[in-house]
Amino acid sequence: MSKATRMTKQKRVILDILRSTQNHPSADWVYEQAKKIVPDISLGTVYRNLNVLRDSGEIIELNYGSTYSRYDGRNENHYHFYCEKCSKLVDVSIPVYEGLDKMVQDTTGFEVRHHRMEFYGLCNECKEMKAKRA
Amino acid sequence: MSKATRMTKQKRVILDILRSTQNHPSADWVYEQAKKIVPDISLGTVYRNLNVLRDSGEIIELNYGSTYSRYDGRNENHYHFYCEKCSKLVDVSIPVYEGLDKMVQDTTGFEVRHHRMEFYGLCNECKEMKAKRA
DNA sequence: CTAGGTGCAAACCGTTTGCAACGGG
DNA sequence: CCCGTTGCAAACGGTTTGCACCTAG
Repeated sequence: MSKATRMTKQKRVILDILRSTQNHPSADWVYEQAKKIVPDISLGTVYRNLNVLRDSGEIIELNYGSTYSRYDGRNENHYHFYCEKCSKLVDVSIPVYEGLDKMVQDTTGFEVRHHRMEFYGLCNECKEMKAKRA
Repeated sequence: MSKATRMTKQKRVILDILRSTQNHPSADWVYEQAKKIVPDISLGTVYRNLNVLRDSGEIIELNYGSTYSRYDGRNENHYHFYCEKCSKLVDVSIPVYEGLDKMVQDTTGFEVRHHRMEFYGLCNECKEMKAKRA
């Protein structure tokens, strides 16, 4: 049924890059890194593979708070913090409330599969800069 | 300090449209509605006003789960459900956990101002269609 | 072998913006 | 009046896609 999928060196490299960074990089950043290993890789290929990996659940696409998507190599659910000043995006290590899905499912009748939560504000660096300026 | 702002009839109409719908429309939908009242309004003006209203906190921009933004005329925090099949976006009426902001603030040290939560899955219509198909 | 993947570059499309005219306060 | 706002249309920028070639299995 589902289409066969090949492990090309491009896809391998892209996945490795995402798995080995704590950041939540843009497609373009991944492209720049990937070029160091596969010099003639194209940006289109990076996008295609990011979509394939996202569809197969191996990575998460984070597409809020900005005009472009960021990607996260972890695929277990977790929450994020987005700095409204410098656009930094970091993982938040509070437990994921799995029970929320069930609660919303019971409230709405919808089939709830997962949820996302993002916190917004100022990271430490931007908080300090603001304090200094005052 | 902050720039003076004028209440033009375009802005008035856009805000009225958003306040009087339960949907979470795209800029284009707002534009189509606004044209019925101000026939020569331009799409650029709709975008400009949506940004102004968002910046002043009168509406919320919802920019996840799709390639384009949706807008919400309510400005008190609340959660959303996004149907992964038909892209419908609806309000979820479970209480907002204000305490989470403080918890994350204490955990991370960041200045947490607000958070967002979205649930993903299938709405009733798409759930039934899936059941029928099986 | 062969069908899925790739590089390239053009197309796409939601959103932004430069500019001259307009109009709210 | 003055300057923020508008209509128009072109530009922008991140992402997608058509095509001919390539390569993993």
